[in-house]
Amino acid sequence: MAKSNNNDYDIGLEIAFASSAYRAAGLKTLKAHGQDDITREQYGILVLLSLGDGLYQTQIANILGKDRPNITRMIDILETKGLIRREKDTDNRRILKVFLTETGRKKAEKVKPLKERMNKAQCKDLSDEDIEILVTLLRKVRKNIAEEYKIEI
Amino acid sequence: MAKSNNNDYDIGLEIAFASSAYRAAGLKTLKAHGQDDITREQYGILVLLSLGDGLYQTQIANILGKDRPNITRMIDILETKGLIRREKDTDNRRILKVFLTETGRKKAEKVKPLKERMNKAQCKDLSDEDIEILVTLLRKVRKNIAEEYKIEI
DNA sequence: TAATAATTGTTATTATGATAACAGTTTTGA
DNA sequence: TCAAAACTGTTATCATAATAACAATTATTA
Repeated sequence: MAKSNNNDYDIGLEIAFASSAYRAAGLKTLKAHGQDDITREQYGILVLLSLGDGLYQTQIANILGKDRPNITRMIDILETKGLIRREKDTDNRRILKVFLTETGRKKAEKVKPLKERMNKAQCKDLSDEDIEILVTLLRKVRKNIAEEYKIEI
Repeated sequence: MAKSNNNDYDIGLEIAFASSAYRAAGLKTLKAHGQDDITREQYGILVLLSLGDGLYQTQIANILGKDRPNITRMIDILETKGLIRREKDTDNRRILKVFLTETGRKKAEKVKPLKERMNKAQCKDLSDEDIEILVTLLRKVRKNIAEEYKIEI
């Protein structure tokens, strides 16, 4: 039963399912380690800031692929929780730079090994070559979609 | 600059980005074709029903990988819009079977070519073999995550 | 220089995602 | 048989996703 053509697969659906499972695992492992006082998305911001502090909100939005209104709200929550702080830029008064507090930095450090374990588990029976191929193909389909539909990536 | 190990890539992130681009393209093409009076997720339900009518809500939830409360809410909206109807099962009074109305069926038919075009665009420079490999690897990482974190898939 | 456009962050609204708790119904098992 | 467990759908709550509109500020350019 040879495959006649590409239409036998819905690649978008395959990617969505893989993404969904990864997401569910992230939620579960955060909860399992008592780290669900903040959410997966909020951790994304903390981890990003732990790599490079002092970003402004639009930069965070672009890097994480989220809208500015959502970043505003999440930063609000994180600020309320004392994990980040905003600081006005002196040169450009439109800009608010975002920094981790010490509490926030510790929080980010806690979640990193959980994420590393997830990555390892996900690739456990894949060779380095498999991984190279998977990443290459994922980036290709992403580029194709982005070009065809003029999506910013 | 040879790669030392798997840790050079964040596969979860690669998948999430690909998924996000596909999602954004879906939203954009629905809007471009004047089909944004209902959402991408709501279309998912219509298309599923167009393949096999009379599913009950838990089945829809399982197939689409969504929670039952969300399905309840979306079915409410689709019912209000006259695109689906609920029907009580005579054998098991807990069950509500869901059917497309004629309007709903037409709506589902409209979106199908848009989705097919997206799939074609996404794979435009991939060989049939590439696609086979991509699907195989995606299913592997999904299975790995699901097993390690005991996620239902 | 002054009008115009673009940028940054905010507020508001609708829909979806995840979770907990619930009522009604059916199945299971002592 | 009958009490306990499981199933189906619902309601409620909080967080995120997507979009539109807005004020304040900065950059552009006529």
